[in-house]
Amino acid sequence: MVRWEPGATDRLRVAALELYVQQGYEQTTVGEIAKSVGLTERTFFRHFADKREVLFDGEDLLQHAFVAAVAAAPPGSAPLEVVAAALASTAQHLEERRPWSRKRNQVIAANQPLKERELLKLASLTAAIAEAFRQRGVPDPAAALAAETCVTVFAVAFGQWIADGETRSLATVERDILAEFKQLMTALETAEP
Amino acid sequence: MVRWEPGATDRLRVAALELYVQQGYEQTTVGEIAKSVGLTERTFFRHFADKREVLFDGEDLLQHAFVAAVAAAPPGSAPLEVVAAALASTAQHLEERRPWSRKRNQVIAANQPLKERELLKLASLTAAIAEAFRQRGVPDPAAALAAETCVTVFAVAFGQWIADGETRSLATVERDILAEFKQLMTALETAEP
DNA sequence: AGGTTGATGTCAGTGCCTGACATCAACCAC
DNA sequence: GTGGTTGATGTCAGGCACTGACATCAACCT
Repeated sequence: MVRWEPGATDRLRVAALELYVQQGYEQTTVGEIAKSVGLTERTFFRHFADKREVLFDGEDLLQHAFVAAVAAAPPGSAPLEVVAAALASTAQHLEERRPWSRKRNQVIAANQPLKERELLKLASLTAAIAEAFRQRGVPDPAAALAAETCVTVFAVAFGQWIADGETRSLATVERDILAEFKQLMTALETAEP
Repeated sequence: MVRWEPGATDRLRVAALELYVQQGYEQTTVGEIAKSVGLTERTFFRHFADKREVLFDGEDLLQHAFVAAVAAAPPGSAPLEVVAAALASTAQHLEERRPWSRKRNQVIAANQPLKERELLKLASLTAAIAEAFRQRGVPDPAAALAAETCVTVFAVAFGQWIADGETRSLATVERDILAEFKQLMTALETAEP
């Protein structure tokens, strides 16, 4: 006989997103989320540090993938080549979850506290990638700038990837954004009007 | 006869930073800040949206300066030239406040909720600059990338500017970081070991 | 059989933040 | 000047996020 239903963490994740979508983040109380899956508010806080973290605690997987990709690039590669390779190899982690990403992103975009948490996660990602570059022997500030470039391209591309009507793969959008970025950093004149 | 001491907002700002420095952000209650300048907790929340905002509500000045600088650049300038000009013209807003910036930054760096708010402010700055580029006729995603570049250089340079032992001006550090960024985006090989 | 583990429940409490209403000096209109 | 208005502040009640301390009890181990 099971004393508790298994997978409490996952059930809380699913229920939270659903309630945030249906009735809004602010209007949803933690007790409500917990009760909807047969748990108490106190137990929610044993699974997640706070009310926001329930939407973000899977991000370390993506972070590990980026760090591993940067570490795995062939020695002697230019930082920008490493960035391109890391973007290409991590895109698959999200490719199959576009509908879920859209749903989640809509909730985050509508609530300032959630935006703040997302930005913190991106900053953490940037810091981890910068450290991976330093491990490759790239000195600061180049390591920091390479990491910022990587996350900027990822974030801009991700925003386009989940836009209405966008059908290209994340990897493709990332490639195009990175190309445009390179061009921007070398162009001396704007396109004539 | 004055019913209230004037400058309540400023007094709260000063008292808050002082208390955050002396006894830590978490250990300081809003009631404590307010009481230390002869006001009540309720009044604090009439001047600032929340406990964090008291450290950040001056940032719109910087944002306006960046937007104005982008708008004021000569027509036909390459986006990167505009970025360089905006960085140069806004640096003066901080040049004279390095000790204060160091003090404030130490508090922010030590507390996750404050880091989150700072990142949100930087994201807001990025969005405003991107909009200013669009007003110049720069299309997306170039406008977004130019804005990200501007804020990235500013943030990296600012971090170096307040580092221990750093004596160069903010404008100088920004120029150097931007130059390194350009080089990174065009270099094909890492420097030989 | 008995002890341990670990996820959960219960309860009390703190601090952030808000809405509603009261106060009262300064200011303005006539 | 009398009287009404304004606006910054105080007071009070309350909701919700989050935490520490302690209890519970099936599963598991010895």
